[in-house]
Amino acid sequence: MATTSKKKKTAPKAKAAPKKKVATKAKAKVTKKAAPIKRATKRAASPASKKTVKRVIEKLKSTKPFTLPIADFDPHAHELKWLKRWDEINLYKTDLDHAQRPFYNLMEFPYPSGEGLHVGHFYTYSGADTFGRYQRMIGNDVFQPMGFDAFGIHGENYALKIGENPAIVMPRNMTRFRETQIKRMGAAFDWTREIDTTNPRYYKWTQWIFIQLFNAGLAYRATSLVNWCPKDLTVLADEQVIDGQCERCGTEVIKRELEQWFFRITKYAERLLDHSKADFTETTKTLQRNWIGRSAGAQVTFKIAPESLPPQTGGDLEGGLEIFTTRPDTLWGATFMVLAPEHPLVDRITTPDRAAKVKAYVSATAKESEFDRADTARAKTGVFIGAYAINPVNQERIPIWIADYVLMTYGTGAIMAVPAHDQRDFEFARKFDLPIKVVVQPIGQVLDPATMIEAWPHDGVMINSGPLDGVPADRSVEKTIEWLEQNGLGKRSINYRLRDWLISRQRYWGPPIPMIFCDVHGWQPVPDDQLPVLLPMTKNFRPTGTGKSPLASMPKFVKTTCPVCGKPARRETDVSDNFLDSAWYFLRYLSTEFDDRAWDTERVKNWLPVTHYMGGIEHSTLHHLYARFIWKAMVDLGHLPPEVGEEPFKQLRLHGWILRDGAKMSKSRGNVVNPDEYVRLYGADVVRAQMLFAGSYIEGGDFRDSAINGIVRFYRRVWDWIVQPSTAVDGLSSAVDEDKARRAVHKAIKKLNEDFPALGFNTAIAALMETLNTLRDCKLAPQVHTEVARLYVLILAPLAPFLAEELWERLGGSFSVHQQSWPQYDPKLVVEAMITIVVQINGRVRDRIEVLATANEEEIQAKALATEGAHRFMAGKPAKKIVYVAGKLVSIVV
RNA sequence: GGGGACGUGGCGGAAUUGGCAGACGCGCAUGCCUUAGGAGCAUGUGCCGUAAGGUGUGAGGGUUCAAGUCCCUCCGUCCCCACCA
Repeated sequence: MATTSKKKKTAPKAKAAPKKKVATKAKAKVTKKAAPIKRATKRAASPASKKTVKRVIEKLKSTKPFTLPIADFDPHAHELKWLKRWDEINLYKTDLDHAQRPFYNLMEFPYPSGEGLHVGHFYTYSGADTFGRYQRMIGNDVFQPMGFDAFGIHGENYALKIGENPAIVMPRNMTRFRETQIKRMGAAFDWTREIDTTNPRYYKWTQWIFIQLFNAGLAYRATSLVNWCPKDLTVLADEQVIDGQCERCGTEVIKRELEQWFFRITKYAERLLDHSKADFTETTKTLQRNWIGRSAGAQVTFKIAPESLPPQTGGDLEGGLEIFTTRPDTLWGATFMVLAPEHPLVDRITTPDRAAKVKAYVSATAKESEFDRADTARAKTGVFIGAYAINPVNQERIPIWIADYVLMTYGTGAIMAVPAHDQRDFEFARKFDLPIKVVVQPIGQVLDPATMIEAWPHDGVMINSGPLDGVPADRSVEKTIEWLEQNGLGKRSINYRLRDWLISRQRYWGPPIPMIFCDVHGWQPVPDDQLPVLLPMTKNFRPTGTGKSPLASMPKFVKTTCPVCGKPARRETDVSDNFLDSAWYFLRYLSTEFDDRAWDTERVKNWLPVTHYMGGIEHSTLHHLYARFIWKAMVDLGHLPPEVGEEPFKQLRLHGWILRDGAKMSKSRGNVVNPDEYVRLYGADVVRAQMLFAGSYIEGGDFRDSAINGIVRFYRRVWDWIVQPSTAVDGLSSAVDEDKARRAVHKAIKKLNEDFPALGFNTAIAALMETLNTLRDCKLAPQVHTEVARLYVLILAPLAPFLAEELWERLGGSFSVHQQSWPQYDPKLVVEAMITIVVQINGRVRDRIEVLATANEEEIQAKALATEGAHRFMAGKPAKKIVYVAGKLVSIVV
């Protein structure tokens, strides 16, 4: 799927590491005596390492491939050889209908852009594939599919740039992605079920989903103020506007009033907020929760004072003015009202004497960008419209204003202003000299409206509030709502920040929205037997900017007949949002061979929800929210069997951003990492491991090539130890070394059993390195060496699929290592015979003792007290208290 | 303003229920090997100290035999949302 390239303006960091301490320490050093020269040299390590980084970069620029001195070790040749063999026999094909232990290992599919596979995807697949390979080895039937999210503006823009039709460009990109990049990584994808969202066999069902939503009232057409990108010449969903800019191109987004298609995702707000059945990380849940933005409060209607209404209304306005508030307890403090300038009532209730000023203000606001308007630092502006409202709780007559700080798109587009208890209202009241009335009294403080310099938005006791005077803070909101409901003045209400999903796009490269407009019968869905509505090939696919898609200028496409009456009608010419394609793709992988159904129910029952889904955190409020919505709707409408449950993904893990030098990669920064380059230099195994070793996988972080040599060395040593064992001297190994080697590798099995399922790849690699370091110290007889080496290669296989395959063959294993079972560790070999117990005196480590693992407490205490360290630091004093922590330490207090 | 994540050597980062801080790797230093080094091998490497020892996980306080981990008060960084009523 598309990577949101314009998400951030500033360089994000998964983990901040302010090196404040460095400064503090440096300062402290000044006061001490000068350090000896030797140490000073040591500390000067940093500049030298920079030199090395430069050197590595130089090296990368050279076209000479990296060569290794060890005979026979040629990662490139090995990797290409095994790729071919795996491909020939479809090694990673999964039999979906005969799986005993189905394990759906999903990862976000890429957008085949012109730039090539993004390093973020390489990162995702490196971890998810290692995870999946482990799952396969422990006996799961892993289904690991891959495909392409090839519709959408990004690809279309690229096609426009190079002047070719996206229908020609995208297949070419897909081939390149598949053949030269994704396969080259050595991931265990089942390519027999590849999907391409631009294939009519696929988007037929994207259109079908649209129709199901339309029939259920979940897709509707409405005129509203929408986000418009003046460069991409299309509308955008709220989720695709980042800091007031287009997610795709970074252009300042403007508001335009247009008739568009929407999905009623807000109807699902409450259910999307419920993560109780979703095993997501806290970060992901929080991002979604913030995005949905639930506020609880009350809806209250203010009547318009009849005598203030302009003549054209006839002195009466049915319905009045609805407002939403999270602080109904401050209702008695409302001293004026503010409408958004775009509020539909503005025209109707503005008095003639104010009309000119109001009109001027409204048109000035329309020219502002959303971003400028959201700037809280700006001084408040606004205009009185001449009308008055009646506060329903105390019948006070209060003036109605319009101001751009009130947004039409949230709540009802109108607010009651309580300047004493809301900072924005306070600023507005001060500027226009409107009254301020205190209705919440803070404990131990008296607020004087005349001298207040800011609002009091915090807790207090209700005052000046008629029947509710004296109600304390913890109950005031609840009490007021009850009182409002009893008196018929208002009702409890929940508001969401989330808005309906704007689904139509005035572009060419997408699935045409399958709707037909008839003058008599209105909007009708295209009948099922006429799906898919094919996207026509055309030379004129350039966006028009008129608010209509290029398809609108193709009469052959537009002209059709009404499915109800058969009379001439016209087709919808907009295409659907790219995020609809990807909102259901994981369902299609399971049923690629069927053309008569979007997905097969039996397959769905066996394989869904997705067992494990890996992707990037940047999609948490886009793709992952949309996918959950579509899933829930499909379950509700009976298109998915109820037993699949509320959530499409059993376990979702989104990793953090992949940075370069602490900054997000971008073309403008010139710090984009091209994974191909690294694969060419070091081989795929090395690049995979380098990414996984750099730090916590789930947190993401910097892509640093400066440490890549560590992995190169590690694999070279693995090779050397297995292929050219120099340790088996006279064909005999000592019992001590045999035991040591076996214990090391069995402990590694155990450690990896913990790390791989938890995505702890960095510590898994560290364990493999540590194990190898131990093994290299052991002198082993050939048969013992082979026994241990085979175990080692098996547990290396998920991480380094190529290297493991090559070594497995050389150890006489049968093809393929990736069809072998994960080895079981021997419980007897993972516990040490002798253990080290730490001896602490007054909380400090003073000695250590070696004891048999079976030794009892008294024995150990006695031994601990007899140590030299104990004697020395107890200085003859008796032990006041002795704490023994089994197998770990003896703590003696004197 | 609201919400969240986090702060450990020169660097990336380890550290079940509180139990030997700094695993593993990079870098660096010294030595060996080599025609050569962008190769390999060995040893060392938190800080102060010749050493004994002291000290040390953003700062300060607390609980505990024992705190990177738990509690309190600050400081800082990053992310998301945000004139959201």
